[in-house]
Amino acid sequence: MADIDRRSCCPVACTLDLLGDRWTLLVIRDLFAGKRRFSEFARSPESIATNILADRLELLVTHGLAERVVPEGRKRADYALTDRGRSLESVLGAVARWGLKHIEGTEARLAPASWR
Amino acid sequence: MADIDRRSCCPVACTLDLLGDRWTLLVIRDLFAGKRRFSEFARSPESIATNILADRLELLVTHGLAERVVPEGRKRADYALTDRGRSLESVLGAVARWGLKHIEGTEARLAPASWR
DNA sequence: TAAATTTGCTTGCACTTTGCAAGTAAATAA
DNA sequence: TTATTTACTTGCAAAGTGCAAGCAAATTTA
Repeated sequence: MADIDRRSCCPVACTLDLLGDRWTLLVIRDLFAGKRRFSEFARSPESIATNILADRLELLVTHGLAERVVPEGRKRADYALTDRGRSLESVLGAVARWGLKHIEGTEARLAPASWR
Repeated sequence: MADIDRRSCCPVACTLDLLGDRWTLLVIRDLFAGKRRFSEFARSPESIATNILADRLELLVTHGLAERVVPEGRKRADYALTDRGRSLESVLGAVARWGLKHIEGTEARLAPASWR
C-alpha cells in the first residue's frame, strides 16, 4: 500500500500526498466541469504538458479518485470521477472560493453554480 | 507583480500557484496550530528539510500570508499568520476533513476543535 | 563568565519532478 | 484513400526536493 511512504498520520499531509502539486486539482476541476477526454484536459487554459497529464490521470485512477472507461462502440477512453473523487467537491470548492475572494482578477469560468 | 506568470485566471489555478506543493499547507497548518518559531516547524512529524522550510516561510511572507515579527526584547523572529493567511482556514479545514474521512489511519492531532 | 548547546538559518550535491518539443501509431473525418 | 486528430510516449534541459553538513549568533548551563 501507499501507506509505507506516508509522511505522518496527519490528514492534511496525507491529502497533500495525493493532491499536493500544481496540476492534480486542476485535472479534478476539469472532471467536475464535465471534461472526459484526454484532449479536453489538454485544451484547458493552463496548457498542461501531455506527459504530466498522462501521469496525473494514471495517478488519479491508481488512487481511486477517477476511473478510465471505454464506452461501448468506441476504442478511446473517457475519464470520470469516482464517488471518492466526487467527494473532493468540498476541497475544490473551498480552494475555488478562496481564490475568487482573495486573489485579484480570478474568475469562475468553469465553476458549477453551486460554488458561488 | 506575480500576475505576469499566472497560468490562467482560474481561482483554483491561482491558489495552487501559492499553495500547490507538498509543504506550504503544512507550514500553514502549523501556524494555525500556534507554532511560531523556525525550530517548531522543523520539529513537526513530517520533518521538513530546513532549506525548504526557510524557502516556504519566505514565500508565505512574500505573498502576504504570514509575517515575520521580532518581539521586543528578543532577537529572533516569530512567524504568524496575517489576516489573509487566517482566511485560509476554510481551505485547510476542507483538506483536513477530507483526509480524516477518506484516508484510512489519519488522525487530527494538531487540529483545532472547530474542524471536527 | 566561560563553555556547551540550541537556534535559525545557508550551502553543496544527488536525485526527482516538471516542462517543452518532437515523435508516433491508432482512430476518425473528409 | 488521404488528411487530420487523438492519446499518448520519449528525450532532454531546467527547476524543485531532500539529505547532510556547516556556521554564526543567541541562549542555556556550569
